[in-house]
Amino acid sequence: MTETAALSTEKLTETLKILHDPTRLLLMKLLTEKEYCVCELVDMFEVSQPAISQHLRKYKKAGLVYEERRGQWRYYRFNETCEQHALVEQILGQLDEYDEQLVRLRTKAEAITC
Amino acid sequence: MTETAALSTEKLTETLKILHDPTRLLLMKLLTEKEYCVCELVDMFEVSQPAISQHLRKYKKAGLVYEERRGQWRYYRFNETCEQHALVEQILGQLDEYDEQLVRLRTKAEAITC
DNA sequence: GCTTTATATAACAATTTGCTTATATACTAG
DNA sequence: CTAGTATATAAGCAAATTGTTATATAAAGC
Repeated sequence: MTETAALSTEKLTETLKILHDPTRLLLMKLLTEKEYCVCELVDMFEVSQPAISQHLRKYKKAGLVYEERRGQWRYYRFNETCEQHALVEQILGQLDEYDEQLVRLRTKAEAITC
Repeated sequence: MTETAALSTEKLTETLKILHDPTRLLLMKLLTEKEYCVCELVDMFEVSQPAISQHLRKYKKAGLVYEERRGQWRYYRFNETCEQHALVEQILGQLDEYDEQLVRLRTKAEAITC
């Protein structure tokens, strides 16, 4: 279990930039727990499908997620081997499990069949 | 030693927003180590005095720093009792001690007599 | 082949950010 | 009181961000 990674200022701020957006922070929280296909995420968040796709593209560009095509779906999940994984996990670990927005998302997640 | 703080999505993203800027990340790194007056910081960073003042104001608004007036100087230092202190320390702990920008700053810091 | 479904990309608008220069404020020293 | 130094605030601007709608791409089912 790595706890530090000695990130450069550049890498560190790049990662914070990705997570500073509420939608992207919560999206990443979910992706660290299990994989999701885009349409599931679109149903859960109150933004358009292109908005979700654009967020996922940012993660991918930063090496934070894996993308896997299966049939007509694309599944995304957290890349646990990325350089920033410890940072991301520490940040997400600070999020209140009872945070209203997070709880609402989890409730929606259960109801979705995509 | 607290390790988690159960921050809301709002509080968490607000803090990441503050630290995602390279200048502000490094500035905060220094402020967690010792107090600085504004003019020292201005001499160390390659931005104008108002830019530094504006960054410090953001920290203060978020409760991340203390400000103390002594004579004509204002000293700033990290507020170790703020709600986000563990988060901030974890993030800054991920920064490479040998990061080029950080090393350059520390070198400058030694040379400054304000 | 055509249609539907899932997803990505492009183009654009509104907002925010991070600096700049100019100016105001406040303390210090003579 | 005046001049100098330290700092904050205001105004303005260019670049970046985050969403939108419209459109393209690609797989699946008939």
